[in-house]
Amino acid sequence: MNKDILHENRVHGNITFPMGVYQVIEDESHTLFDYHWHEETEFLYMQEGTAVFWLGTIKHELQAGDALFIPSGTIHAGFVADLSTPCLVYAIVFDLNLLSGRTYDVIQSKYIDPLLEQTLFLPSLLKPHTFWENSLIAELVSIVEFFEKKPVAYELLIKAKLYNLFAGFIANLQEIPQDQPITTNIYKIERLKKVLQFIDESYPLRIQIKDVASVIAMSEGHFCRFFKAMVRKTPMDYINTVRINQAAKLLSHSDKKVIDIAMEVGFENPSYFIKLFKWHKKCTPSDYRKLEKQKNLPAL
DNA sequence: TATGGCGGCAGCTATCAATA
DNA sequence: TATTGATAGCTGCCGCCATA
Repeated sequence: MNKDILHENRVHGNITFPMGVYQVIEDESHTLFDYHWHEETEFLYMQEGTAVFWLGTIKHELQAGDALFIPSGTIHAGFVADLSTPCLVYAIVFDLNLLSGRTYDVIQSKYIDPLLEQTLFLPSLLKPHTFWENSLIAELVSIVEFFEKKPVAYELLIKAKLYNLFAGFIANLQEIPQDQPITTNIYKIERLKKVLQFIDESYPLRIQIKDVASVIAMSEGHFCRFFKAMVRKTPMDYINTVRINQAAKLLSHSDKKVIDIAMEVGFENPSYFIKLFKWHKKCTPSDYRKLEKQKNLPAL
């Protein structure tokens, strides 16, 4: 499976400290990130703007100052909601086993395992309306700062903040109105996962809608409706976005010819590739490569 | 009876290959 | 590089079926 598209096996941090903090940047179609999932647990912190995030089929609208908890394995996507204001989102992605100890203790059995096995459900949306929610959001902000500034022993500080976060979450569970269970539409989500995985593995090849629809035994017409309802993009639009993003990476990190890159990511027609690339990235592939090379030049 | 999931069909749009 | 025609894809609508 391709690591970059679905993030399935993407390494966040490293094996000794498996966590990463990322600033999420919207693309030209105002998408923060397309539908994907990963084994790691994730928190999103909305610093500026307004965005809509989908966890499975459940929609959450986040304003500046809000946060979102995304359990391991949850399929999710994010889109800018208010195009008039810039959107700044931080994603804190970590392996829950970061909080495990060397020995199997009460922390593991009572908290970490239930979170990993998803028998302990935490609410997804945090809004700074109550003291405890404010405290949890403040912990997230601290984690972002520690990760960016990397003070002495920042790993310890971040780990301590994560423990604080989950302790605060669990301590206030009684007061939390429970979200609709993520498993409500688990059947649809599992089918969508199969489709996304198929696309992820097949995008360099010629893909026809009937092939993708057959993965989940659906008619072509109904599959298009199903896909659009779940992902808010048509299947071909999604496949082309994946291809263009891969092409952009190849343009930045290789010296291959534009036509070769187009073929490599699944476009059979170079002129159509250039047309789509221009629509997505607002510049031609060769201009994109020049711009990326300029960005990567060491500052004088 | 209402609802949701699904397939089939028709008409429109997007995509792509061939050609000049 | 632009144009054109063929093919594939998308979507609205309708009807069928299973289930509550």
